[in-house]
Amino acid sequence: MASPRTVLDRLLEITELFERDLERSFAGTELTKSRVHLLWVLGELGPSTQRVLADALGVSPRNVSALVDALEATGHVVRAPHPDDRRATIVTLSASSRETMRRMAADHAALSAELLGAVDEADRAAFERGLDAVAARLHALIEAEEAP
Amino acid sequence: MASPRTVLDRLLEITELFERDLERSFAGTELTKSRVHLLWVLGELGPSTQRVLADALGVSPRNVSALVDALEATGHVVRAPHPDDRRATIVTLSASSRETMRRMAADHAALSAELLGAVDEADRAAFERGLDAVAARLHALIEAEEAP
DNA sequence: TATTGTTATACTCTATAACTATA
DNA sequence: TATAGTTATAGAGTATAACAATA
Repeated sequence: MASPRTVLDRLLEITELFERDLERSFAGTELTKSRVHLLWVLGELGPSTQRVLADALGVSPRNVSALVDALEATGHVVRAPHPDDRRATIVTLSASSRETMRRMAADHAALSAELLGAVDEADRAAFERGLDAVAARLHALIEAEEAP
Repeated sequence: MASPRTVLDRLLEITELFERDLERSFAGTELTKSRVHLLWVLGELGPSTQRVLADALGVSPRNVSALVDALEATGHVVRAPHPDDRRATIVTLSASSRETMRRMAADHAALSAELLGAVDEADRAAFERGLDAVAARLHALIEAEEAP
């Protein structure tokens, strides 16, 4: 089974390295990958209902309740009643979390630039085209699989 | 925060798509991502002690006990005493799991080829060099971070 | 003394189902 | 009737710490 390293192997290795490093950076804090993901999405969408967050994250509403509970208890987000719909709750980033997300977005962009910088300049355009082509093909395969 | 899609975003998107699809393919079986990962590693290493599996998977020995418990209960692996070291246990793939892993490896290789095939032929070599360069840089960054 | 795997305990992520308050 | 969010319950992954058997 001494399989040669395929394209998929290398893609998976890169993201695994990245995610392990990311999780390590939260060690000792109240944050986890799922909680940071919610904060990140909230940073992109702006104040949102839990329903919207559930859809954006692709998890159950119940799960969002639990994540928001934890983030609210540690001061990362604030719950407020929806002005028009009394069933709904609006979740908002706290000031400190907004700052954390800004920093994280900057780090993310810097790392991305650093990684692209590691690619030989003559290869860069082809590399980016390749990534897009792979993503598009994967999307197509999965859609074809899901269709009846 | 309407950030442009970076290289990292695209890499993460590809593996997320892949992993979601993988998990979907186990839905309804007793298998999960972690369990399949163990089976996969076992297929590559051959019969191994739990200690070796824990190191290979990067998880605690306790966790391996739990995963092997589940896989043993469903007939995917077999535990046997180590011939020389009476503390240790050798875990082996069952015949049916060996077959499953063979099939999975073939599918993995086929998908990899399919994805690479989606890349314009003129870009392919540069794309692969780019992946290697990115992985190498990421490794280097993480090592530098871990060093005192 | 050190190592292998286990029992004990705990936390997190996740899901479904039933329920309450609203729409 | 349908929707937003909660309570209730459950399974899975993961970790540390303490322990038994063995090296």
